[in-house]
This record gives sequence, structure tokens and C-alpha cells, in this order.
Amino acid sequence: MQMTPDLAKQDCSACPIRHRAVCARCEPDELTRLEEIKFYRTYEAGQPVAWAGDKMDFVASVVSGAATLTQTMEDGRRQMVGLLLPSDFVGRPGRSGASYDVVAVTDLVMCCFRKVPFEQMMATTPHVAERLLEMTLDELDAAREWMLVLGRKTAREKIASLLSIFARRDVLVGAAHTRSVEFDLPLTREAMADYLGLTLETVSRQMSALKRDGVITLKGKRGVLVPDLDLLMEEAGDDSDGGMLS
Amino acid sequence: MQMTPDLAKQDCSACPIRHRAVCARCEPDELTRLEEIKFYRTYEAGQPVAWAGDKMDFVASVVSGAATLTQTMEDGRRQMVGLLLPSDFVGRPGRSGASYDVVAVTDLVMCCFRKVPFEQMMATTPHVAERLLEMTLDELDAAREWMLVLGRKTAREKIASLLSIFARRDVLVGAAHTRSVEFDLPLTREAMADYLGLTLETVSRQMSALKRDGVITLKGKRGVLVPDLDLLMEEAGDDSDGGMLS
DNA sequence: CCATTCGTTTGATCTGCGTCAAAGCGCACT
DNA sequence: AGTGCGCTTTGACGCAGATCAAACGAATGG
Repeated sequence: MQMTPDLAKQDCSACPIRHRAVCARCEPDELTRLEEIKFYRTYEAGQPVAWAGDKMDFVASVVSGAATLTQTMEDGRRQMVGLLLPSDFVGRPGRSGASYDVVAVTDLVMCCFRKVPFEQMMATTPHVAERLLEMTLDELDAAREWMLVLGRKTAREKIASLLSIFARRDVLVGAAHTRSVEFDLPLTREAMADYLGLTLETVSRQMSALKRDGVITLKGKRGVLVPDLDLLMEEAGDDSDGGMLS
Repeated sequence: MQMTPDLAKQDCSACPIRHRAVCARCEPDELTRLEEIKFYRTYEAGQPVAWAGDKMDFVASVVSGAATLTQTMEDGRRQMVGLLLPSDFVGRPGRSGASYDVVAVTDLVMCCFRKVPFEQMMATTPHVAERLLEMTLDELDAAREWMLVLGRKTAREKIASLLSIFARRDVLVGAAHTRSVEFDLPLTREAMADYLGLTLETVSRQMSALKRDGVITLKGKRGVLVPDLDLLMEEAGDDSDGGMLS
């Protein structure tokens, strides 16, 4: 959780309000104010960012790495309710504590803003509040999309749906109209199971099945090669194009 | 979908920004502007409010009755992703179309605001934008709570979780510290199944089981009596107090 | 009054996934 | 090289919930 001075001045395109990429309407002095209250934190794989109920005095967005939001029942059953990948946002303006356990699953760099000045900024600059609302609506859509996965999809479809999420972040256009992708899974089988409402054994079995059927190829322990993204998305039972066109 | 003149002047405490109850900071002229762009619509049970992809030129909140947000796969599998009860909000500022099918499940009255003037209002009055963000965050929390239900709870726990949602809206304090509640189920068994990721048969069986075990009593077709709310919430596997204290 | 329809209940059977158990990898230490 | 540890894979078996099927009750309408 130490500061990383070498990052302190970096111009981070994945900042909470994505001020370079999206908030083009921001005035220069607004950007300056954002830069002033910004700092970076790093976490190691497995390290907690916050436990449910803890006070969180900052909001942040992921620069690199991945983190998970999970909920746990008293008897130990766990459900991941959010997956934070680069550019995703954490922290609730107007709420004192974290609602869920936030844990780094790989080495993680986050771009943070102290909560109090950030909220002041929100209250005075409509752009920021609007951008935050837009991001929250996106999260809500993602959560609802996932409700369909959890409630109605088979184990195989669930795995394919999860792989699609990662695959769609790194699409390569191959020859002959097939889109192939290669990426590293940031999650263990257990974490995948927690996300999908399955057990790790079922996850493992279905991964093997998808491999056997040629939908994916496993490269070492973490690497996954998807020769045909369309085939994967068909396996996921997804009617949409996965947002590739938007 | 006809206008209801008798409602047109009613002071609706469940309006989108809940301006009477919540937006106490609003100036009188802001309230007046809201009143000016407000109108009411009624729908009959079963009637669609909007299909996924349709343009929705208004945002609204539920005054009375209930509506559902559902997602459907090509093969017909359906998952409800949201349940709209009085005071709940529908419609996305900044988005052109509905993301999900919105259907009235009982007779429904909605308090609507034309989208364009509402968004103008949002852009100029920080209260409204903040209130909307707060409401969206609440929805997001509810969606994530529901992900735990869908992913990790047993059929019996799922039913109890759903019943808790309705029960907590109408709590009566009984004698001897037990809290008893009585309410009408606004959903059919099939709709409950769509919400819970189950089949209607399983829903029916588990309802019977809860009745047999004295957790609930069925009054006619739709009426449900919960003699002890704490017992129901224990069945739901809920560690929280259900927000009763907050 | 009966017939139709729509939602609900209940039963019998099947199956996908969970559970329990054991073995197979890398990979980091010593 | 050898040992231990964390993660993954694979197998055997059982069960919760799906599926298929039938009957029931209440409301509606001729």
C-alpha cells in the first residue's frame, strides 16, 4: 500500500473521470484541481484494498491489474459481485464505507482521489457528477447482464461468458474474418467459480471441455488463446455483438 | 397508456427526485419547474411499458403498482433484472433506448418527466444530478445483493429472500418482540421464478414447504402472512438486518 | 349451469452440478 | 535433486432442482 513516486506524475488516461479521454469539456483549471488531489497506490496480488464496512477515505480507478468485489455469507459461501479491470472505478461518493470486500487479484495500481476534496469537486463541477452517473449506469448494466448469466446460463455458457469479457478487451483481427484473441487469465479457478456461482471443480471441467472442443487453447497455466471469438460468444449464448460496434 | 387527469395535480411523494421527501434543498422555483414537466401514465396489469431497444422519451418513477425489468435469450430463457415498486425510478438520462423489457405486472401508475427538459434540468441543478446518482448507486447495490441470491442461495433461501423484500415494506410490530407482516404478492409464480432463476414448479414447491414449516401462511391466492419476520429473514440466510435500522 | 382459461399444486423421473477424494503439476525453497 | 505448497485436473457418487405430466381451483363468459 506504499506510494509509488515514479507514478505520481504520470498522465493516467484511466483516471476516475477519465479526464483526458472523456472529460474533454473540462476546463484546464479543473484538470489541474484533479491532478492536485490525485495520488497512486499499489497492491500485491492477494492483498486487500478494503473490507466490507471499512471506512474508505478515497475513490479510485484501476490503472493496471485486477481487483474483485466479493460478498460473503456467514457460512462461507462467496459471490463475486464485481470485477475491476483497468479504467474501472471503485468507491461511492456520499457513502462512508465499502459495501463489499475489495481484493487485488493480481498486482494492482490504482489512481486515487481523496474523498472529501473529490466530493467538493463533484458538487461544483457538473461534468464530473455527470460522468460519474454515466459510469455508475454502465456498472448497473454490467451487473444486470451478469444476473442473466448467474440465473439462467449453464456452466459451459457461464465460463464462455466470463472468457468473453477478457477476450473482448484484446481483440486481434485475423485473416478470413475470424477474430482471434490471446490473453492471460487474471483469476484463479476458485475466483472464477466465485464470480460464476459455480464450484472450482466445475470450472475446471468446463474449461477442459471447451479446450477439448477447440473453442479455446490453454497456453501454460494462465494463458488462453481464443482462435475464433465469434465461436466463443456463441458458446456464451450471447445474442449481442458484445458491444464491439458501439 | 392514457393520461389520467385526476392525477395530474396530485402531489406525488414518489417522484423521480422525490422532491418533497428528499430534495428539501430544492428552491421553490426548481420544484415548480419539475411540476411543469411532470405528467402521469397508467398501465394495466400485463401491459408493456417499453421493449428493450425501444426509444423511451421519458424517465419516470412508480407511484403505485409494480413493474419488472426482464432480459430474454433467443431460446426463451428469461431473467428478471429489476423489480420496480413504488418510488423506484426507470429510465436512463443520457441513453436513448430502454435496455430491458419493462412490463407492468399489476395495474401501474407512473409519474413521468419528458426526457429532454428533465436532462436540461439535471445539467443545471446539481441537486437533481446528485440525487439521481444516489438512486443509481442504490440500484447497483440492490443488483449486487441479488447476484448473491442468484449465484449462491438455495431455492428455499431464494424464495425467502424475495418474500423479505415485500415483507420489509409493510412491517407491523406485534406483541412480544415478534414482527408480523401481511402483504399481497404482486408477482405470479412464473414471474417469481424469472426473478429467482428457478422454474415455477420449484417456486410453488418451496412456497408450500415454507407454509408447511410455519414460516408463512397463504391467504387466498395472493395474500401472504408472515408471522415472524425475523424467522423469514433467517430462512433467507441474510446476515444483515435488512436495512431496518438504517 | 357448464365450459374455458389461467394460474397453481403435486407427483414421478431425470440430470447437471455439487461434494468428496485423490492424484498431478509447476514453482519456490533448501 | 528433493521437498513442500498452492493450484489444477480428474474420477466416482449423490442430490437439488429441472423436466414432463396430470390434476386442481378460481375466475370468466356463454
